[in-house]
Formats: sequence, structure tokens, C-alpha cells
Amino acid sequence: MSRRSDVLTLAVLGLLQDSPMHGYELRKRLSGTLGAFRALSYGSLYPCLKDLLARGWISESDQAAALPHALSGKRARIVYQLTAEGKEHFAGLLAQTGPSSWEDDDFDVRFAFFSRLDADTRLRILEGRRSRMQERLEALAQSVVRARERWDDYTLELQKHGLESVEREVRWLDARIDHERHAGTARPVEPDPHLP
Amino acid sequence: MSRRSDVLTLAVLGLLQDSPMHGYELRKRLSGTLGAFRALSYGSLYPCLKDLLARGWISESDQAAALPHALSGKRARIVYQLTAEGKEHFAGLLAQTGPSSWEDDDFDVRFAFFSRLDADTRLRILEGRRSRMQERLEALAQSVVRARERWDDYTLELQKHGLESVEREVRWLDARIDHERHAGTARPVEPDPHLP
DNA sequence: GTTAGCATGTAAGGAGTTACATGATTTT
DNA sequence: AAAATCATGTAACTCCTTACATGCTAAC
Repeated sequence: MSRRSDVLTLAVLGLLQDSPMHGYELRKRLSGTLGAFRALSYGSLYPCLKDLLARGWISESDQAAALPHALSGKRARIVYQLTAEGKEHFAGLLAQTGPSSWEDDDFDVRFAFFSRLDADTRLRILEGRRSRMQERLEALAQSVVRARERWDDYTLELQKHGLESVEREVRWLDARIDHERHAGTARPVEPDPHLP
Repeated sequence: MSRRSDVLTLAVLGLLQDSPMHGYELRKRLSGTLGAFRALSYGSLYPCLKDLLARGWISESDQAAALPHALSGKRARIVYQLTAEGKEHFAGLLAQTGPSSWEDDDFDVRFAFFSRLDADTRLRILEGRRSRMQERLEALAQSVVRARERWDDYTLELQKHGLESVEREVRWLDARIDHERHAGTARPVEPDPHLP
């Protein structure tokens, strides 16, 4: 059985949505492009792929060894691709707006795949995350007030730093929410000052 | 056996340095005052206490049931206190300046106990952490550059947000380092604008 | 008198890492 | 020809959470 963490499943299926990939490449993208999974080990990834294969969400690619130096019939690489059921399952997982989707890792991965969601679902996830962060903010603020009396300057400084991090996160979420609300009405695409 | 994570050991021994405490109280402080351990479960804490007891770093308090409603000889609470070996071990753990001390959780807990360290060790830990964050910054910056080409606006936004978080962390560390360097020379205590 | 909070613990299981084992391919 | 990197995988172990089991005390 070994029901792999849904968030890793989501990330892998999401990356395979773009193009088929082998494990080694997947790991690099997981570590690079998604905020979570800074350094996921192969000891986690390969068993997960095995699992997704067994559930029929991915399959070994029929395009055998299309991309690289195809010498003999030997292929060291195993290229995986999404199945139809895999695409379905990914869409279902991604659109889940329940409490799990406001947790740190889950939120990050979902946000990275936001372009695959409709505007309503995007907003619901952003607002859920915002209220989650607001809770955390209030708990921390209380804690800082108590820290003023009980603890030394270092502990207090640590608390304030943590508090400011969450405040920043809330402001960022506000900007994202604002963007979602106005994107459909005023300007469909935001002008990019960094264009060449 | 079951060598508990050193960082939890450090945190528990550090909190007991101030005053003896029972498990329930310890858990509240771990969740509140230290940045790490947002919600450590009893399923982790109590086995850890058992372990520290077996190693002789803490002992059940001789002051039996000093504080609360002492009715009969029955005490529901088990109050733990540091032993001499516990104090020694704590001091040794805390002063470790190796790579582990620049990891997220380890750093936070050590910083919270900075007042128990000499200025030199404080600086070494801060600088180690800073260079660790600098590395992370460079990796992320590269990743953002690559993201400009390959990925959509949401992924890019996520990357930028992560990058800015680490930049903020580096600036905070710079301020802490500066504070340590000047604390001994110019002003021993920083003036606090929040004083009543 | 019953709900809420205090207080301690255990067993099972989830999710990951480290270390190991193996071999192909590319670069120096 | 050696070293680095690509590539896949497994077994043992670590650390933590969840769910359960128990009982006391305070407040409503």
C-alpha cells in the first residue's frame, strides 16, 4: 500500500503534465522550480514513481529513448508519461480547496500550478491560505506580547523576526488576491517592465 | 537506544535551565517561545523526556509537588530538573558551531539561547548561518533567471517570493552580526523605543 | 453532573533521509 | 584511464504524528 504523500503525488503528476520525464530529471525540477522539496532524495522519489505506476497514473513511455544518444537497444533511462487517469487524478487533487491546501508545502505546490486552475478555485485557495496565515499571525503577536515580560532580548528578537515574516506573507497574499480579482476585469495580462 | 534529535534535546535542556518543569508545561513553551516546534506532539515529547532521564541529563524533581494544590501524597505531575551532567551536555551542544548549527531549526533554537553563549561563539554561529543563506540565495537567483524563460507567471511569482524571503533573512542576519560586533564597544545595551 | 482543560503515556504507522549497491556515459 | 556526472534502485533507520487509553481537577 504505502499511500505516498498527496503533495508529492501532486508535484510529480504536475511536472509530467508538461512533458514526459525520467526520475533524475524530475528530481532536479522538484528541487529547483517548486519552493517545497528543496532536496528530495532518490530514496523517496523512486519508490513514489513505482507507486504511481502501480496505481496506473503514469506509464513507462512508449517513445522508448527518443531524446538522448540512442545507441543500442539498451536504455538506462526510464521515461514516464501521464496516463488519462493520471491527468484526471491530477485535476482532482489540484482543485481540492480543503484545509490541507493552506498548509505550507501543499499551498506552494498548488500555487505553482495555478495556471491549470480556474479563477474561482484560485481565489478560494488564496483566501484559505490568507486566513490560515492570519491565525498564525495572531498567535505569534500574543506570544511576542508575553515575550516582552518573560524573556531576554534574543528570544524577543527571534519572535519579532518570525512575526514579520508572517506579516510579509499576508501582504504578499493580499497582492495575489487583488491580482486575481482585477485580472478578469481591467487588464487580462499584467504589463511586464522587464520585457526586452 | 533511539538517539533523539539533538535539536529537541537542546531545546528541552535549555528550557529546564531556567526552572524545573513538567511535560505539559514544556510542550507549551516549545510551541510558543521557540520558533521551531510550532506544535510538537506529546507522542514525541514524553518519549524524549524518558530518554533524557535514562541518560542522566534530567531527574525527577526532589521538590515533589511544591507548586500546585498539594492534596495527598499523589502527584499527577512529574516535575523534571537538570542534573549537573545535563548542564554540561547542554553547554556542549549549544556551543557546537558546525554545519548542523546553520540549519533552520538548529539555528533558531541556538539563537533563542544566545544569552548563554560568549560573544565569539555567537558571531561564529551567525556568520555560518549567513553564508548558508547566501548559498541558498545564489541557487534561488539562478533558478529565477531560468524561470523567466521556461515557466509561467505563477511559478515565477513563487520563485521571486521565495528569493525575497531569503534576502530578508540575510539582511536580518547582517543586523544581528552588526549588533554583536558593536555591542561590546559602543553601547552595551541597545536603547529600546518601546519602553513605557 | 458534565464539559473543558490539565496531565501522562503507548502503539502503530507515515514520510522522509542516509548509506549502500550498481552501472552507463561524458569530460578531462 | 580516471574522474565526474548521469541514472536507477533498496534496506535500514530516524523522527515525527495520530489515535488511543487513562485519570484528575476546575468551572459552568
